[in-house]
Amino acid sequence: MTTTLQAAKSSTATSTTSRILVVDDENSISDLIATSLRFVGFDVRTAASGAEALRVAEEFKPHALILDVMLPDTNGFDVCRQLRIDGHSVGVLFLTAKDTVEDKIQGLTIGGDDYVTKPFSLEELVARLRALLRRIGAVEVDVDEEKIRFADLELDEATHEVRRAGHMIDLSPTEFLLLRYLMINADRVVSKSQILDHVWQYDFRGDAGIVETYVSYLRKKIDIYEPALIHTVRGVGYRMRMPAKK
Amino acid sequence: MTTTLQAAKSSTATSTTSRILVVDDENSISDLIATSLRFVGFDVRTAASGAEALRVAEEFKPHALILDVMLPDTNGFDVCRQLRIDGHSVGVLFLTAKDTVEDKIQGLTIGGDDYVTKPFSLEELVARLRALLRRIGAVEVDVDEEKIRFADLELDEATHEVRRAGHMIDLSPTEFLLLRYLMINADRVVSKSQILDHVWQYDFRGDAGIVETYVSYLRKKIDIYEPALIHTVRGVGYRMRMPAKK
DNA sequence: TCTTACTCTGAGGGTTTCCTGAGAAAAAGA
DNA sequence: TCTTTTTCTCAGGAAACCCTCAGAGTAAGA
Repeated sequence: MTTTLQAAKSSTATSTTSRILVVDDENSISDLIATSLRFVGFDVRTAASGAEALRVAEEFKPHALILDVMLPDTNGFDVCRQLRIDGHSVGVLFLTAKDTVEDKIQGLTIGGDDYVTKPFSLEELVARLRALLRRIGAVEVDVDEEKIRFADLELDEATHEVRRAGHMIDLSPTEFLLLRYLMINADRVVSKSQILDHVWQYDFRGDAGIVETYVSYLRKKIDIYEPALIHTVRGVGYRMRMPAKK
Repeated sequence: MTTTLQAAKSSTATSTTSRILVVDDENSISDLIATSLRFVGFDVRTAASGAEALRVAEEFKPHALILDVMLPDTNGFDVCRQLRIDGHSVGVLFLTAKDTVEDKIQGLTIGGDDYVTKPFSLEELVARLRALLRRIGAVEVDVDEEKIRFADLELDEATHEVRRAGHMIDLSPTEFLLLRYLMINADRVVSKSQILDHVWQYDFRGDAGIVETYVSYLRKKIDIYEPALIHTVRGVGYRMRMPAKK
């Protein structure tokens, strides 16, 4: 059984599926997030304003919110405060613009909350959301002990550490996300555009060649050990796998 | 353009037939696709504009869309967003021009979605559509675990691996599509023009001799094992089959 | 501020794949 | 058997694809 995107879907469906409410006034953003989260197995609703968010939360009872700090009617913090006054115990993942002052956010995030700056990459968003749900002890999460393994590779989401055959490997943030994506989809071919869509920020306008470059970086850090795990499937994409038996 | 009768076999025996809505303003394209999909057992409707697509989707309730990104009234993305807002859970296979890629194509592979560039080959389109339906968990699909088998030949769509009698065989993309087509139509004779129409891009203007060449390549990779599986039916075409028992 | 790390672009170069054309081989028919 | 038609195979050039590297730009940390 391979760990794949759809595997995630079916396995989470067994226990209680986590309910996520996405609040953002830009439709393209909330749509992007909602589609992604649904695909990895969450139960998702969206709202475009603070008022609507409160209304939907009332009956949807989400386990977590993904909440834009800048909303047309109020700001995300007030929505969050209001929700908690109303007695909901939800985790919140704030979305903020890059230039928002950091202290302001940190002061306002409490408990297990977290924040992600726009523009983000979907991989990162989902990883953060999962971590958040784990912290607040929401129902989700299979046996996930925050580690992804493939062959003698081990990637720890909590500590951001990567090891191969016991050796610590130092990766840049992008390299880390890329490796993570490849490992999650181990044994399956992923195209360069899939990688681009999931690992890079959603507003990245460059060409898919960047993926080649980063795969090259990764190989130099990971596949200096035998056997090579990252394989090129010409004309299709990349695939992480154990070497072919012949 | 020669259209085939034979491929219908491969998926018809399924319980619920998947409904596919094809949206493209060029009639020649949507007809081509629709005809092809019908033959392989899908229930197909077409629409020539975004507005019409929404209208048809309303009552047809498709499992998936094949959607040109360039439409006369809107673009494919808005159609897609609108549909999802309306609560349809559909997979989308976008069609894009070759030169659109790298530019406007960001975000197309989130969720289960995928895209194919024009001009495409029908084999490829159908393969991608199937993969998409599988990912989004639509009704179709026999127990297919993404593998096609014939005799001791095994072709895995997800990993792009081909084995004969357990030996890994390395194929180029075109070889892969050709083998796939032959296997899907195992035991049936397919003509060179059928092969050309399905495996090569629809705008290919070369001569059918290329098929002979590629059959030759395939034989050298696959039929070096006994018994030979690819047989020539002189004056008609090719046929994949176990050797005649005498 | 200065330094370091990271990200991205673009070009060079190697490799694979695609396709054409032509001659050899095989089958069909006279 | 001889001729014609069809098919097979191979060689080679063009194009596409992929890898790698150097360097510029940018962000992060000291």
